[in-house]
Amino acid sequence: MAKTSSEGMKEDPEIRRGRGANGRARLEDVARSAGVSTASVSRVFSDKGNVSEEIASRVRAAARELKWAPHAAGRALASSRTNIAGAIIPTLDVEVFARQVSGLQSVFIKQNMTVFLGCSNYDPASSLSHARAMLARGVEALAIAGEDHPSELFEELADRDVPYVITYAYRPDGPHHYVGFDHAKAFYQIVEHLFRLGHRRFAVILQPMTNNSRVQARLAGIRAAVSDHGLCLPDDNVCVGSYDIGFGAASLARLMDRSRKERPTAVVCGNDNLAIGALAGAAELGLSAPHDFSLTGFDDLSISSLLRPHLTTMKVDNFAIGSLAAEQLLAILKGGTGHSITVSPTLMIRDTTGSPPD
Amino acid sequence: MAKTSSEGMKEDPEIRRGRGANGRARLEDVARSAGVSTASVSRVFSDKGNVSEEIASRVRAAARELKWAPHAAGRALASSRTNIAGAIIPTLDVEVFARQVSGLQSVFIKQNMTVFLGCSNYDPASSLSHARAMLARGVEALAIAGEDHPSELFEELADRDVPYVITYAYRPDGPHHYVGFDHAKAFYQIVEHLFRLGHRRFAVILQPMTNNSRVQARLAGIRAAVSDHGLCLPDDNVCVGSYDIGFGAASLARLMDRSRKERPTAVVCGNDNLAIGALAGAAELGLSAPHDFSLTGFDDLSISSLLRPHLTTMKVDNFAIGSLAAEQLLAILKGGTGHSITVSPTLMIRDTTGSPPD
DNA sequence: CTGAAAGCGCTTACAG
DNA sequence: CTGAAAGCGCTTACAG
Repeated sequence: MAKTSSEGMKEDPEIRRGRGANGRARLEDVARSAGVSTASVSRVFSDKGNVSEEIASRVRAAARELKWAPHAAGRALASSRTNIAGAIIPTLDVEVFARQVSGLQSVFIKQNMTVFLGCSNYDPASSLSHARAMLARGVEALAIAGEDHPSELFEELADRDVPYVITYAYRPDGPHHYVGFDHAKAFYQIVEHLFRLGHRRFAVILQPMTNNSRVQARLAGIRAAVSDHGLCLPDDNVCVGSYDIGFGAASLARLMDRSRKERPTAVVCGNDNLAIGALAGAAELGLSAPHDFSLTGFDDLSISSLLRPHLTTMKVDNFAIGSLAAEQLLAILKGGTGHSITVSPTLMIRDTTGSPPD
Repeated sequence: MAKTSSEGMKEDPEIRRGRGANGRARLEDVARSAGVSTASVSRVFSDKGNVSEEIASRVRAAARELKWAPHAAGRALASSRTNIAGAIIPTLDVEVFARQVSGLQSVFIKQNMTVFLGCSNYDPASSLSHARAMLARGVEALAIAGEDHPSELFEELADRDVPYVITYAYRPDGPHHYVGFDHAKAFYQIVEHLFRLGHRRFAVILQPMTNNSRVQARLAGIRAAVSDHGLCLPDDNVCVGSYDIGFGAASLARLMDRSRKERPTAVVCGNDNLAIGALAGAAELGLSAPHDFSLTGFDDLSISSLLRPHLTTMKVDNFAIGSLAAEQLLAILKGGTGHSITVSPTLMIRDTTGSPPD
């Protein structure tokens, strides 16, 4: 104890002289204070393991006393590693994407990677500028939701050799690795389920399709199923609008504003939010599912299984999509080669689907 | 044109020689290719404005040709600015925090700041390690949800002079700047509203209180209101459990499993999620609000105003909390001094509160 | 296992 | 407005 404190007294002025321009201790100060080379300090803090315990503990003590911690920029510049990954999603307001980011984070944090988050609000120009900002700050890998982004984005990633993976998309013949599922097929399955229950008159309530090939694929899947049964989907029965519950309610009201014989008996919604809105809109009209019509959602949000009536919907494990994407990226960073991963949504048949009325 | 291309041909080998160890072009390569000093290239790309248009355009052309973009680590090391901010929240699965991050991002992006995101899952040790990781990577400012974090976290931020602001908290006498609201007061107001409607027997359904002084404050506010009216809140009427809808439903069932005379007439929930669960649980029992009991939520989630019955709840503008926090941080970074900001939740009186039964 | 020294890619006084 | 040069704080061959 006495020794330590006397050392401290002797070295104080020297330490002060040694500090960098901003007054913060540098690795060099730690080295001097511990009486070792800068290389040894660096080795101790990068866990190379090839340092004697004696030196290591002296270095650690000196660092603690000087409140020194490695400075990222210096380290990044010298080692060309930043330990930063990035995620670009449309918005956190959609549970689906928030869950993906959660999953991503949960695995990156274990590997000491910190993650940048960028929200594009479905604007391709914005996703490009987020990507550039992250690139400029040295991201080592990027997870990007969807593939509706400017080609420059992918080109610049390629120029810099930054690995990326597309989440929530599906295009086996596409140029990118993805972790996602077949949106068209999933909606095809939903319609098939309704067919088996006896439905023939379908309607659709969808979120915006602009810059969103996923939603386009969903509609295509619905159309394919309907037409495979020799039927067609009238344009009047396709409502495309905003993401919110209000649009679901308004659309349902519009669809039901006809004679009973002309009404659709099954309403397929592009997501749970719209379906919940449709249910609320129906209630206002005194209609309910599955008595007056059948209704399906998509996503299986946390509330969907608990609201009444329990919503029939398709469950997608977005946390898994996020964590698989992160693992994929980590594997590539370690020298592996990437590949695409297809996950399978599960149809959750609950209370809002049944036989058609009559 | 001809000149440019012939220059290009001449310089190709030279450029190749000039590239850095990783094969990527450096600022120096751009300078050589444009025939100017490195200082000029730097000036062009940091928008200092003090460069002649002639040099600027030559530099930009060279950079484009070499596909060069500034390297963050070099820039950060030389300028001691990283243009990175960070947010630490418990989880993205709670809409409240996701909205805060959205608000934060929306203002940081305008100032060219990229944001790190860390989710602690309500674990103080995890929030500390996120903070350290961000510090090590050079965050310039940090928004942290809540104040239930290890003291080391705040000490290390102070050591490095990194400004931070606490969001969603409220402690006028506390050591930190915050952007939040008075949780106790908000719940006091909720109970007051119920009192005015004639309620006297209260119950509470709350999310976990561990490491969460906000929830503790909420309960304190409820107790204060009840006791200011000379009544008390029986321990049996306080359910504290998990965050999910299921716990809301189960708790409601437990609370109502008594004779009509002993049942609480008003149930105050710690958040909308629990309230929605309670409503669902009530429906299973054939009970409904406000006929059989009154019910309140907190947050005003996007679904809360649309579900039936429309939930009486307290609206908090979390997007604003996030953006105010970011603006605050930006102001401090520009040399201003920080201060705390108190926002006011709004009581949204809707359909689930009314006179007590009988 | 340890150290001296070069170098990572920029910015910024300083001088002109 | 422009340039030569020092320096930001680390890591990493290289030599011992």
